[in-house]
Amino acid sequence: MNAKTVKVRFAPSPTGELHVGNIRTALFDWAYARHTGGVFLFRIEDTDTDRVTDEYIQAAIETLKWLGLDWDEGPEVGGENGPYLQSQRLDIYAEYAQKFLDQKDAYYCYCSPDELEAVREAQRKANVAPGYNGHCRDLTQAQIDAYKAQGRSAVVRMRMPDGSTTFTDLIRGDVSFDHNFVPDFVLVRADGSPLYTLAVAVDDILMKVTHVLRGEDLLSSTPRQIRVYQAMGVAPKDYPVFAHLPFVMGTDNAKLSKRNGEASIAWYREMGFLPEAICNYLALLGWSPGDDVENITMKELTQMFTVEKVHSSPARFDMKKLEAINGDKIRALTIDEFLKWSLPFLTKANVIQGSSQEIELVKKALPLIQERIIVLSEVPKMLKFLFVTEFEVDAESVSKITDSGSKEILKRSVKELEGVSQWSHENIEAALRTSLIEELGLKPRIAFTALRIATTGSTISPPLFESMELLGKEACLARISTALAL
RNA sequence: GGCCCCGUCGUCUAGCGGCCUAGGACUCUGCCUUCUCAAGGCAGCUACGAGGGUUCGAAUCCCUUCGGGGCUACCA
Repeated sequence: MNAKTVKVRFAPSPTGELHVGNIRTALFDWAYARHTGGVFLFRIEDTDTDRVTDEYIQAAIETLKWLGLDWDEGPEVGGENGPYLQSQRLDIYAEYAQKFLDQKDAYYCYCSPDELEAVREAQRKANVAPGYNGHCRDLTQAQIDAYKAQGRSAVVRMRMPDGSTTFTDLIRGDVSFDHNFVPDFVLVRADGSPLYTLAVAVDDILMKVTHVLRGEDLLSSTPRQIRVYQAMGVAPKDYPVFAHLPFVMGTDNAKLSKRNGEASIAWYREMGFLPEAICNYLALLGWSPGDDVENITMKELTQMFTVEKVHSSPARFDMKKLEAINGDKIRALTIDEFLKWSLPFLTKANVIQGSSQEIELVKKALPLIQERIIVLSEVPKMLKFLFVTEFEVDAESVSKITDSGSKEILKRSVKELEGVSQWSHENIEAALRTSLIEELGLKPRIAFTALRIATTGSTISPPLFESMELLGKEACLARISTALAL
């Protein structure tokens, strides 16, 4: 290895929202750059103008920011190798295409899509490797004139020489492709726009990328990319190093989709997964720090991440494990952090409007629920009882407190609670235990369930006495009275 | 079909020839704790795809086979 600094790029083609697989790739790219003290470059591959939209590009930028995967070169931050949107680099690609044409490394191909399809069809039937048959490789000027006279348009095709391409993949070792199975490929469309194969290769070289860590679906396109480097006149020692990451698959079998584990990262954000939890979980898909370590911070990830420890086999996405990690991360939050994350969910659910008194109360209540939730979207549901002005008992719980036994418990509670002067959860609990458990001889479970329903409206709530304390004496007594009237 | 990649519990993984009667985590089951729900603790279930080699010894090396996936576009 030489001493040049590592530069890793994440170069998505935003034809949709970034999904879990993309993010995992971005995470590894970022972690590797940070681990080596190198540069993390973010580039948008928007050469497929039919499918890429501005909204998706913007969403990709936002997603990376939200996850905390900061980049050193790319959209918004700029850099000396920009622009970083391929759609703004069209003249560069055109220049190289012309150079390849001049060097006879590339040639114009006048075959129509229908003709190409017919060739492929024939190849399939004949059971030979499908691919371009080299029809226009060595056209005479007369043939070219004839095609032009027919009004045919042409694409630019790269000439693939005989032989083979072998490269060393950091994850898979030496990989070799015989050129018999790598047909001449298109660099420029008939409309003059560049294709991925041209643009990536040119940009990786021009932007001085040293390491290409990307999905394994691109593994078989690597020989084509290397062919472009050659045509560019780049010395082999200056080629980027490749590492093809294994897939992240859905729960069932194949590709990740809406059906098996939500694919879009926006969904996780809405559900209340923490960026750090997502990154931690994703880091464990196809990589492991070893030593039975699993729960790590972003910082630890950058310290421990190496490509050598990345797997070559694909991993299945498991929502349950993500949830478990998210729960751990939530529990590890300080109350102020937890508050910061929770507030948007509470206001969005209209549980609070955002006044300082409300926030004060939320802050006191948060410790009660911190170990009871796995995603932030549960926060409103769990704290709602503290803020409702029109108190109501859950429909399915009403029948549990209308029997005479429950009425008895509630009546006695009212009497005892009225006598509690210092409204603290310790005093509330002491008063209630003495009267209901010791004197009436009730089982705690029975007695407190009735009270829980009467004060919080549900059979499930944060710890009872703490909840009552936060609710306040007046509200508690009022609610119990309401419940008694049911 | 062809080319390429991949194969340890249900899932993510540890393992790089002896420490493996295969370890951890998630899930699941049971128990403990307990004012509900959680959290926590303890215990249990379950894996080296198969077949051949190499070796004193293989999850680890080699071969074959089976299985999964990717590519085979004027997508990326």
